[in-house]
Amino acid sequence: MKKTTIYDVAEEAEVSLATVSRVINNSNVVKKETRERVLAAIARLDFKPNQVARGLATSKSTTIAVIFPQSIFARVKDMISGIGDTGRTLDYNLMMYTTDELGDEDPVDDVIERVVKARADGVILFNNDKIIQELELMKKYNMPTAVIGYKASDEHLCSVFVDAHNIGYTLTKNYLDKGIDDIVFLKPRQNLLSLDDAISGIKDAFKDAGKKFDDKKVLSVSTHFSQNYPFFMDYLKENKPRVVIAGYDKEAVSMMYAAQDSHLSVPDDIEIIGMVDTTYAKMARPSLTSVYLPVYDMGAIAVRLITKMLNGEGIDNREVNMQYSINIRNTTKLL
Amino acid sequence: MKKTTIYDVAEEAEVSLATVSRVINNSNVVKKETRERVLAAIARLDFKPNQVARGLATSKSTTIAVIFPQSIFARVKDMISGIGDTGRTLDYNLMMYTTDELGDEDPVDDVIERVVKARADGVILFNNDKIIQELELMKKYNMPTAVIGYKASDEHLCSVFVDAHNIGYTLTKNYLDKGIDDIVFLKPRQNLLSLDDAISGIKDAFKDAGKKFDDKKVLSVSTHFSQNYPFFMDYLKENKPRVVIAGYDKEAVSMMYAAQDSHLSVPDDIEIIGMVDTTYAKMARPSLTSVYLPVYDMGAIAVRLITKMLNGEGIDNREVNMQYSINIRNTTKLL
DNA sequence: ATGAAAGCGCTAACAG
DNA sequence: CTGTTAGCGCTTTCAT
Repeated sequence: MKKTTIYDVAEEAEVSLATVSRVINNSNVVKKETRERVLAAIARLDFKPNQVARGLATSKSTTIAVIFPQSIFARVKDMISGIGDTGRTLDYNLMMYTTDELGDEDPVDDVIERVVKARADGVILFNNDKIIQELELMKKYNMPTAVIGYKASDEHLCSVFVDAHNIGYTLTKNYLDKGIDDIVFLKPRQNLLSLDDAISGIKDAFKDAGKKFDDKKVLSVSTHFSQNYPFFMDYLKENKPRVVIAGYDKEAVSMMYAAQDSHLSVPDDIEIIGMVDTTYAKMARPSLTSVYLPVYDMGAIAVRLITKMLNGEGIDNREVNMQYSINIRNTTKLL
Repeated sequence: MKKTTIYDVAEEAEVSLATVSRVINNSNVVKKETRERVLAAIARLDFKPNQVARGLATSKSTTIAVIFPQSIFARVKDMISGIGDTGRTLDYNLMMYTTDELGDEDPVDDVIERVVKARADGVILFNNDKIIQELELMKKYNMPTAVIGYKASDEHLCSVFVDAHNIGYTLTKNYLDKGIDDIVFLKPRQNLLSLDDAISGIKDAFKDAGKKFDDKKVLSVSTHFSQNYPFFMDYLKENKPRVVIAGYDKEAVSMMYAAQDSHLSVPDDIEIIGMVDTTYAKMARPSLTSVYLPVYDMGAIAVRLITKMLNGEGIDNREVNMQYSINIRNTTKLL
């Protein structure tokens, strides 16, 4: 029950294997009649060219490795769609590697070793707390790389991201202009945007207003609802921030429920803003104001950038800054 | 800047390439001293065996293809973790293929063609409305397959699923026993369990109680909150079901909000039960009673099943029935 | 215990 | 326009 090979097709079509190869690679030097004979043979034998062999011969695997922290995964559904659709369109295979919460050996080194062995043509990485280390490794193996959510570039590196500094600055300035400076930031561990940039944006807004943003107003939080809710309940006993900006919708919603259960009115006593604009934001009650990120497009563009690097196409912009927007719903009133 | 190959290592270690091959494949015939010399050379040259070449030589790609409908994706975060972790542990690469919402040619044929060309050793499929067709194709190419969420098996096919009939039956009987028979079922298009089985379970419970479950009580629904909510608001104008069982948490939550906004008390006027037990269930207010599925384990087991088939290991159970449980929260009171 | 050599299925010069 | 031939990097007999 052997797979049919290019030789079988050659024999069946009474041509040499080189001709079959030309046909399946759409070479335009093959005589129409010959091509048709070959095509017929291919159909008859249900021949599927072996990509592994092709990969060996061409030193290309037409494969892109996508490496993501599992914790980031839930929020990137649409991004995976963007990556998947674009990969399919451009005829690339996608290998999937998850990192996070492993425990054993160093996941990053281990995963990248696998990627190198698999001879992926390129790799897509997501912003995470080890991104710098990861980028260095990719550089060492000079593997064409696209990062999502972290601004960086060099000869083999492109990125697609959203200007988190600008988000932080804009939101903060809005409230400062209205005389509100009691702002708290919730910082989950991983995200699709650089939360440190968002924080520096907040700080800069304060600075421009002649004030100072206290680092204590940055709360590092888990992404587990069951852990956050009690933590926030506790927090709200001592603190009554007027505005909460969360790095991710889920924490925003937890905070909102905690606020309500602490007899704070949303948005009258406390305004809450999430980020990424997932279904959590839409389904919350009241619905959550959130910063929308074009995740599908970010995924699609990441793939496109990789393939451009692989094909040696010119890339005018190696650091693609995507537009975000703010979807105002019912947890804010002064935005 | 060529990648170092097995030849380079052989030269560096002053042995033949066959010996190097033996070392990297842990053959135990190599003399200890030689092995060490080779290992040193490998380290010195930072040699990473080319899996593509190895794949050609062995006719194995050590790759498993995972094919999922994008719409199912959001709810399987933990399942992907299970698949990813287990794949890594067993040293398999995972290729990712998304289907759904494409529009162009037939996605299933197209994707499976890619999988065959990529010479994946096996494939993981998810229950979806084209699963039968997909399984037939995999069988045609006699590609070892594991399905998640759909019960089936044959020589090259294993499955891991949850007994949806039992879920439907159990939930329904509970209410019928308490004299409640005004039950509605919300049926989203795709799911990790066979919703038709769940429905037949409901019907059987009615039958056993000497009653009949009206097909009109099955509502086919979208998974988009923005579409469901108004639909449910409308529905509740004419209908006041006492119990709503939803095939997925998101729709359950939509229905719950619609009920509240229709001045129905949850759970006093209407009880609502979701399935899969995602974060949506935990974050809803009131929190949603939901049927928990062991998704991480289902993913892990699917990978394990595939590798067992690939290694010719005996498989005692080719249709793995996973335990579900019902997490009772605040949208039910008679459960 | 190690080496030589054939072959996995395909691509890519090079001839003709 | 088509065929011949030499690899791609590795595994795997078969000798030694």
